[in-house]
Amino acid sequence: MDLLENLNERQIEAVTFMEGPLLVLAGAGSGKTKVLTTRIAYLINQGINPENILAITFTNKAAHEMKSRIGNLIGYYSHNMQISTFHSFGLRLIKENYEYLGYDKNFVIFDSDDSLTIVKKIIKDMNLDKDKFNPKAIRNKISSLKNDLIEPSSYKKYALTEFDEVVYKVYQKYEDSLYENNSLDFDDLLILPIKLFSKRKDILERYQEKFKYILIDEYQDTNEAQYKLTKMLASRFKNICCVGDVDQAIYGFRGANYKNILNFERDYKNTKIINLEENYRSTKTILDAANAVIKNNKNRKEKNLFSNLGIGEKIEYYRASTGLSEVSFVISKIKDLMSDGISLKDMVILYRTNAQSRIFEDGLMKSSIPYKIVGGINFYGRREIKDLLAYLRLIHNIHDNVSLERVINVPKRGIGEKTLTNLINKANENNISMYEAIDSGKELGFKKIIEELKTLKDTMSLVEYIDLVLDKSGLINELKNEHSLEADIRIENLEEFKSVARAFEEENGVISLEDFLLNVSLISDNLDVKDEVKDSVSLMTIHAVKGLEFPYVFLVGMEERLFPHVNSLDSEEDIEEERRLCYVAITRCKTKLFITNARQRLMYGIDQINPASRFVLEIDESLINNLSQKEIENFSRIDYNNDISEEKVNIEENYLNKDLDYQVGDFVYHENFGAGTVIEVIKNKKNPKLTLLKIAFKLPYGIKTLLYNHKSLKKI
DNA sequence: CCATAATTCTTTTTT
DNA sequence: AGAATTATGG
Repeated sequence: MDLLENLNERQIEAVTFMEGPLLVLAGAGSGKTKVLTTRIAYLINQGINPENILAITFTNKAAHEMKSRIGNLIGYYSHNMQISTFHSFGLRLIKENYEYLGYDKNFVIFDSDDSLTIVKKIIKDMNLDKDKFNPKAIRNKISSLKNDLIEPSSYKKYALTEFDEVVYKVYQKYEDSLYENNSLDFDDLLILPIKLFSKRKDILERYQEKFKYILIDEYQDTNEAQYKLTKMLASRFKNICCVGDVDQAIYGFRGANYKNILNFERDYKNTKIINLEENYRSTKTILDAANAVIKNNKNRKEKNLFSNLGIGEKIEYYRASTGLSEVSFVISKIKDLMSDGISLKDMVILYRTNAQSRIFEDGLMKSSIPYKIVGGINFYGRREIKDLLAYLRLIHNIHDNVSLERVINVPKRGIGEKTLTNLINKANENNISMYEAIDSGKELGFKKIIEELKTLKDTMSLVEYIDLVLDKSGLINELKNEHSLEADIRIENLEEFKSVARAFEEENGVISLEDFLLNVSLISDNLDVKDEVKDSVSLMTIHAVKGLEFPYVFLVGMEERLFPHVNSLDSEEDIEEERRLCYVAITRCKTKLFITNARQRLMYGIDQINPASRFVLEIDESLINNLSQKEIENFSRIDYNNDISEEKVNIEENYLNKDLDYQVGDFVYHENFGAGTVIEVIKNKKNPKLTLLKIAFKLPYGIKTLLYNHKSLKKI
């Protein structure tokens, strides 16, 4: 079979360029994955040993996809090839060299929750005010310092403010604590290989020799650590192929720097650059919409992405009155599509924040439409799963104080704060772990359970062992005795966890607890085998949908403050990242795009009124079929930067006012001030005719308070 | 020590 | 609104 059969000229060029640095600037839907996979297949066909190939992606899903597509291309899959995410690649390097890094071989990986637990503890131990020194903020700061490869000792010099000083101290203690627990956090998976390579040139050279051909996907989303790591590995042979699209850079918040892609030419001399500009995914209408949005970014290179797939259908836009009616609209459209014979797996609901998924879940459940949530509330973040994992981790690594503290009293064994403090003190005094410090009292019973489980560890299969742990620990009995719906769900989740373990075993043959624990922490996208088969609508955040495509896309919650999100509103740079996110969302769509939002929505338990997202207004009207009232153009005259923070509305007030002409959220037109939105109705109890309206107009007018029946004011 | 009540966050986005 | 953390009383 000819590998190059279905490729265009540019793609062929990218696939067959063998030696030297290669940068592929691949617009959305331009066959990026196809190029990467075909290139790997081509390299192998050219006689390159699969062992010498390293391909790095950002998600496990992308890595899986790549593996199976290469398998299809060359008829087999070679396990000698290294195709993985940055983090699992880092983990592999650490596993192969842990002794040089000073870790015990039973090290474990802490997820972000565990990191937060440690930070909280440190802050408490230091007697700091946690309102002033927010643990989450400090953890995030530590993480970004780590990703920028700044160690505590070097940060000390820059820590000028009181806050930074605290960050420095907590950072130092945090690193010590990880080390004491014989554990690594996510960031360590990238940093430790870099440290290893800087210290041991001989080891670096060995890996450079091994990975002669390197391919990096989504290069625009690499952070400093990832950038440095690839640069180290590639610096010898310079056979590095990076694929990316600056317009799709959406991970700035975790330290990604899309300039890495722009600096590629500077880093590698004689870089070959190939532009892929033909989009094979979306209709012209969809692509035009995406281009119309992204062209508003100032910080960007003009690009000429085109599609030959025809105009296609118009985008349907609906501005619902409430969040619930937005859901109803989407569900009715899904039903329409179903009756047209479209299958559910071809539809996706995309939102900006995870919190938005719930009302859609409720609605879909009530309508008996099968759905699956991709990513979302982390499966491994659930209490019962974390408890089980903590047992397993403690059994595996008795130095893991974090896990011990989590489960020593789960289920209740009458071990409280006092016992724990004693244990901590004893452990500190004797320089041993808390587990080792146990020598009396009720906690001895706990130690016995763990000891017994330890001896049985290698005598049975993983799934059997998990059952044993659930039984001996008392976790499962506690839930069974509860006889509540909630407990039943938890038991179900534990069963689900067992099937994940089973899938692991089936994929890798007999797997040790060690390997299972290390890998399980890196898999946040659920590898649901069952859901693949069932025909269901997908629900996910826009970040999670990156790299995927769907014929029918519902882009929901398109409101100012939700998308673009409030937290990005006061920085132009952040707005541009939001806009790129919107670009990613639109370009996922192949056939038909639905855009919706709600005039009034429950957020944090209170009703809020949000204008339509600026991104909707940036799309040319001719591409849109507006199913709500014709209100877009009116809205477009409102300046978003108006301070309309008083927009919170009491719903009861709305009911009181329903006999009036005006309600909060109504659109008005004023002879002098132009279009505006009512943000408050101030009713005069004695004289209804003196009702005042607080209205947000476009700048420079801003917020004005006017008489509702003023002759220059019209409701539209 | 624990169950319950009261209170205080939470919502960006992910490996 | 709902989850998570903290205070209270037994």
